[in-house]
Amino acid sequence: MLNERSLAVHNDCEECPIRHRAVCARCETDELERLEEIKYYRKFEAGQTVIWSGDRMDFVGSVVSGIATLTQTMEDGRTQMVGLLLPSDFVGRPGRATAAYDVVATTDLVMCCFRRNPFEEMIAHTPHIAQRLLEMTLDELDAAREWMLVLGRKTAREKIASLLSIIARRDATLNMQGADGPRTFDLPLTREAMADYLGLTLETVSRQMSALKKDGVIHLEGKRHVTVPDMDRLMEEAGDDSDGGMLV
Amino acid sequence: MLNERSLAVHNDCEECPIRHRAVCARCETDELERLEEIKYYRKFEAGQTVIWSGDRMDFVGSVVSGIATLTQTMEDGRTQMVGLLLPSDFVGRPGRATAAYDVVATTDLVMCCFRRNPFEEMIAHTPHIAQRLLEMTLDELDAAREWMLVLGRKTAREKIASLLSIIARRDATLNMQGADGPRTFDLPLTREAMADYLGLTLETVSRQMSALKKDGVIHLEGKRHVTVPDMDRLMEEAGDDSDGGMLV
DNA sequence: CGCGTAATTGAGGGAATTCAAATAATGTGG
DNA sequence: CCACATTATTTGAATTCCCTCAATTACGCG
Repeated sequence: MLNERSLAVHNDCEECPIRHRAVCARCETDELERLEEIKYYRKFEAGQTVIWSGDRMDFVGSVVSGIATLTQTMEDGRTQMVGLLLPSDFVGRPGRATAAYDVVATTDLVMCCFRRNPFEEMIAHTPHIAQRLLEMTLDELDAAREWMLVLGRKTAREKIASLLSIIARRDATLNMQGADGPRTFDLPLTREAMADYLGLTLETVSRQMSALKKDGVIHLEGKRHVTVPDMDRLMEEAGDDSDGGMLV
Repeated sequence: MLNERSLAVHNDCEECPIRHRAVCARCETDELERLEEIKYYRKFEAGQTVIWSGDRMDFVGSVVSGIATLTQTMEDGRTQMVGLLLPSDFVGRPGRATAAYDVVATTDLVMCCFRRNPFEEMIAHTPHIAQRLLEMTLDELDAAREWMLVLGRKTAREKIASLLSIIARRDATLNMQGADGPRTFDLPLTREAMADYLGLTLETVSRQMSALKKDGVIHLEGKRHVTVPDMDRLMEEAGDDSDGGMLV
């Protein structure tokens, strides 16, 4: 296993792949310089736990690359994913010393972390950071509320279609695919993680994936590689407006 | 029906009942004075719609008194409540001109509204407001995530118990009842609204209310007046830790 | 190639829904 | 103040969708 110090793939914020989407997006050069003083990189392997709910948390940070999940667990083991953390997403809450959720790396993960106390100092004195963090938090709140509709009111088939369409759309944004035509992507989640996201069992997820495949809504190569021949069709299956029902 | 102008029950922020909990909580006197220039009160009767999803929204604001709901609706009519707005809660999103959800007054409602553009100006130049709004948004995000666990993983009985315990706890905060001993409160929601909150049908809500009553977890006088003889018992029924599992 | 993990598929059961009807609460006009 | 209409709630019966338990198949890796 590699030493953590050697894992800082880049140190210069200006060249950071999430420079313009993360919490630092609005920062000027001098503000970035101050951030660089309190930042450090951490790398996790797929499956590793970043932090356990209830543990002391002395940092906040951004996902630089890879995917992590935010989950809540009941005493009897029932698990609900409450967030999917993608590159540029923010982890942790200023003003809170304890993690409220389990954070687990789903793929290999690189995080840009800031020591919590100095970061809170910076928030108080750097409006650019506070404003960006507010904007990101409002976006997350919208996403959470969108997900409440999925969890509370959609059928298993619609839930799967909803998840697939979210992943497909995000992937299109990242890889700048055209708006129409078939889309192809790799599922970053196991069937079990999908189930935890959707409030289903992994068996139901598997069955509905098979059903969507049988009905030609998706094609599967292997278990994880998905092709969506017709995004509108998938959106219909998700129970969404064909116009996307986008908030922004 | 009364004229809206006559409904401003109070104009002075210093005497406002939500002065220390709303978005203006951290404001100094001079900041309040500027807020007073762009604020106006609006009153709604129980059942009235404050704004429809998709409509243009030229204001943001705080609930001063009464209760409102935030709901999302699918084309076929399935409805999911995504927020319950209590006194001091914030409505609207800075930077967004269109309402993302339906907002409906559940009881008679008084709102303190700010014209959106001047308010956005103020956010940019008044850190006290931006910081408070960030804090409130983070709290709402936590509440939404807590609710995702309820929606995704809890049984109907647990869902009802969860809702009752939330309302009971909030009521205790407002009315400063002791932490232990029986608690009494009025349900501010119809069975249908409860169902929309919990992702259930109103029949299931009714059945589970009856079951909790039969089992002595709650007592009912009329349909809306609830007594909880033992809060710990209710929390157990909700599937929560008896220590409350509180985040803050 | 064999082992462990991930995923699929099947059968049966159960929790919540749907459809339907009865009852209680609330409001309205005479 | 009461008969009536309307809405809210409860309760029942049948159905359905998803879960649980169980067995099998595919995949990835030493």
